[in-house]
Amino acid sequence: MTEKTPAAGSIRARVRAEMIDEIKNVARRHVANEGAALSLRAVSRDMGMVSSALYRYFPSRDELLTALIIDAYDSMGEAAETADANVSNRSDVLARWHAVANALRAWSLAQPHEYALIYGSPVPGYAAPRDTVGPATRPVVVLGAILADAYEAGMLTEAGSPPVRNPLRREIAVLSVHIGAKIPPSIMARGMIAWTELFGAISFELFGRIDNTIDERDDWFHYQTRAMATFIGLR
Amino acid sequence: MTEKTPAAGSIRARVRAEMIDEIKNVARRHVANEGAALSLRAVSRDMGMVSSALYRYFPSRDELLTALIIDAYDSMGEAAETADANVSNRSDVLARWHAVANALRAWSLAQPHEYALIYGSPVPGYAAPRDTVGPATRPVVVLGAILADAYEAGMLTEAGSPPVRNPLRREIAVLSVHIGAKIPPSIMARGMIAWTELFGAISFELFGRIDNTIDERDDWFHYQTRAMATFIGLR
DNA sequence: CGCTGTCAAGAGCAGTGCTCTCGAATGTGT
DNA sequence: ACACATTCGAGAGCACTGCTCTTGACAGCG
Repeated sequence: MTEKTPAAGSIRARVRAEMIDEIKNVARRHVANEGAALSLRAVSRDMGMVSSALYRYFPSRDELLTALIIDAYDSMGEAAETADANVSNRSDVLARWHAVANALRAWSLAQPHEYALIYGSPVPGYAAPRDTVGPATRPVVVLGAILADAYEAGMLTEAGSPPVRNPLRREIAVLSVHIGAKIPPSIMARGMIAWTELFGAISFELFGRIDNTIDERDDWFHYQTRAMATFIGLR
Repeated sequence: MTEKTPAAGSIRARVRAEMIDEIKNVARRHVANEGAALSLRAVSRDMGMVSSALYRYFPSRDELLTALIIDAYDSMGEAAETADANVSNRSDVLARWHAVANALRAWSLAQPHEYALIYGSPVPGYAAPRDTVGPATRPVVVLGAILADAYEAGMLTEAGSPPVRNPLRREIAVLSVHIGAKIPPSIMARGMIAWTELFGAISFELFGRIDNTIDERDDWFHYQTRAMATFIGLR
């Protein structure tokens, strides 16, 4: 059995891991500049290698792209988590919501192409594999925790929200459990709508949908997140 | 001056227009199947032509893509307009809102790749030219009209909405004028948020963001649009 | 020390967008 | 009706892409 990954602790494994990191870094730089049209040959040129050598580390261009996507998910998730954790008054769920929302937007504005990679239209001929579902949920988990804390503090009531009927209700309940938020479906649904609006707003801003229309982007974003906070019932 | 467009009414102009239509149709079919990775050569093969001949009609692949994008905008805008027009009771703004929202989603589900073309991440190395701004606003105009009718009927009040402060307020006011909706900025802002959530929801569904999570997609979409209708104040 | 696994390099294939040139067909003006 | 100008399709060719396969060299391990 040739062409296998070397043993875990071996020296070869270490230099191989470093090589993979290096490739990802160069590729990330290319994505940051050119977008999803990532060229393996260009990456290999930047590394002083020949293109075929890259295939020792990534079986295909899509695999390399997938690695970048996973990293992007993780990076964004971490940004959301630290933003939430940095709010010292944990019971101030409104501040936490705004902190996370602003962090998600800031992350996206800082690396627009990586955002497009994970929240834009799927790359043609490329289907996001299963490996990406884990990291992808991290921002959602953060928002779910805020929602759960608010609910536990008695801040959110089901009153006013239309009831969620089965079988949709059951699916939303499963989702709540999955992200570890103990909240009733109608409240979870409100959170999901806010989540949808949030990423809709970021996408609109990043993909040029409000160009030549809204210049006061910080204000507009803050207005939206404030409105959605009210929609959820945070205060 | 060679290589010019022939005179308006001439026979050549007609066959040329037909040719352009034919090319666009074939290209549209390819986009529907393969997505934004449109290949000029594949299109030309399908037409029994040689690839260089296509350049007689479109100066570049991007120009062909732009033509498709404009058509997609128009098609979607028309879908929204007819859906709105088909609601006979014009004062039933809630029904009109749902009709338009459902029409926009249905259009998007029917031609997902074309949706991705216009509402997904911008194609790498391709910037949407100015020609696309006109058709792009048609769905927004429809929603604006519904909003304006609701406001005129006294259904919407500014109460409850946080005030929009300048200079953002001014930008939103300009936008209202631009789409022909005579409504105060805070109400316009609510409509824009609903618009953002609406396209966020469609993007999430189309781009696989709710795969393996929500199967009851019709119900979920309807729940969202109902919630956003309440958010706006439609009833 | 020698074997074996790992690696980079190179050539090559099929595909891409795009340019340029060259005849042929075709409409227009005299 | 004829000749000119214009428009067109075809073909070759350039630079680029992802990817495969072979070859030869290096280096870690037993």
